[in-house]
Amino acid sequence: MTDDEALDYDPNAYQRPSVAVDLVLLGIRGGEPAVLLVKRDAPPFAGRCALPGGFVGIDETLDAAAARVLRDKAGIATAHLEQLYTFGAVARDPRMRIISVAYLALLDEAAFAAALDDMPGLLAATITVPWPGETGGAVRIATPKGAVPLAFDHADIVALAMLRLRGKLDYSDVGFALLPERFTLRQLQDVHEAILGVTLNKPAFRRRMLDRGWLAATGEREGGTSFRPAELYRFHRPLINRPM
Amino acid sequence: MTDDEALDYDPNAYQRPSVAVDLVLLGIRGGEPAVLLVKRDAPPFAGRCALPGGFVGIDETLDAAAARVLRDKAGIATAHLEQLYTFGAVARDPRMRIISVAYLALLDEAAFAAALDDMPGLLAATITVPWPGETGGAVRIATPKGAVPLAFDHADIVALAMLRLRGKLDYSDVGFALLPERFTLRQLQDVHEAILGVTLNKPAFRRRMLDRGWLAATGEREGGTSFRPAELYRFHRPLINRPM
DNA sequence: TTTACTTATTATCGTAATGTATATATGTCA
DNA sequence: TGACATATATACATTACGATAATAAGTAAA
Repeated sequence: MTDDEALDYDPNAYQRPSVAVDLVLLGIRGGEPAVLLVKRDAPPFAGRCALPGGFVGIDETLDAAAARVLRDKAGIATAHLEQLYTFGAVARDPRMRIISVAYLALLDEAAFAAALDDMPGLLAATITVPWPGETGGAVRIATPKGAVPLAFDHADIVALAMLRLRGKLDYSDVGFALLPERFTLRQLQDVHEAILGVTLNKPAFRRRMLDRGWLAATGEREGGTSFRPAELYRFHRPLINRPM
Repeated sequence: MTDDEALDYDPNAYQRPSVAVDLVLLGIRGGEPAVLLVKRDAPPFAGRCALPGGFVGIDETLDAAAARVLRDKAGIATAHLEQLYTFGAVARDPRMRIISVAYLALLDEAAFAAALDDMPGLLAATITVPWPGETGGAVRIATPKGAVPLAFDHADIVALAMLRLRGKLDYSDVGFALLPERFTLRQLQDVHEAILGVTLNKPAFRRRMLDRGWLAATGEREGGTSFRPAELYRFHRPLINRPM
């Protein structure tokens, strides 16, 4: 890590910051990106919403801390979880120095709804991205009642999550983390359109996804439609990643 | 950030980890990616090489800490500096819990050589990437004398830096951070080939780069060649990013 | 002065990827 | 049985890209 001077390792030589993890629990609700928040009832920012988070234990990995918060605060046993960025502004928490490692958790629609139902403290807000492509910038976080101002720098964290997601969506497999195990091509396209904020060309999207080799047809079809049902696909990582 | 319970903010309620920054000082030397290292002379890992790093001050931003390490340990006033990832394995330092925020610093060939000359503690090692594309995995770090085993988990950090760099190279402007202010298209292609570990098609590369709109011809030409000199270009971010 | 040589730069062509429009298939429901 | 809505497949235009060849512009040697 760092210095060679023994002084640097004297536990009392430096004041140490606290380290926390904060989770962006992201899903698609009604065709729009949405995030799960907790309402704060103690200062600072009492009454405001915040991302679920918690301190990192002294004997706990960052990933383990994120998984624990996912379990304890959202009641979710497993989800796609990836480290996003570490926020270290000095006064991001007015009380004390807290460095926060932000994580992105992706939930499919059922998991999102289940968390919302099972955990009384959680509430859902819609994310609207006002910038095109991967420009970056602030996003609007709102419920049907209106805009939701977030505590701390959590709005920046959500904005960064959207930027990262847009960047990774079409070269990685993160899109599938937002879908149930079996899904139609239309559902997959809906997820991409919701994240990217654009409408995509259907045949071209279909071709690209099928050519990628990540989709396995199940032979089953969706039900409950009053029109021709679509084929259900399953995500499977190809064994040979890169044919060279 | 985190909990709503006031207990969470009692400074003595939790044992706090130390937080450090570690820098991957990366440049291209002789057509190969290279990294600047410091030799440790105290345990643990005495005699091994490590990334330059330092603890984050209680009143210091993460970015500021990275810039300070860049200045104090590498003698570099300014460079492209971006946060890479935060490493939080519990026993990554055998003495105490240290969470490290890794930064990637990109140096052009002159800055790399100057740092190596001016700071006696620094040494340069070549990075060899054995995996194709963005597969990921370990990299080989070596000097002409042989492989250089790194202290702590620093080899993982360097490997991640290469993975990140490969991913960002051709859709972002990071490649220009590895070049002097004025450069030829051949130099730009050399940088891309060194990072990606492949040989690229020259006319196609030229077309793509020019069409991107990031290159401004200076009208000047390189000197010192015994053949036709190439035009010198300058990087300039276009004012209109995305023609919609 | 001319020619050889080396690389820069431009042009040409074929192929693959993608956008767009249209046609056909398949289910429900009146 | 036919209207309807969407899935799926096909055809064609446009664009991006790889490969190769042709031309340009310097130095150095004959």
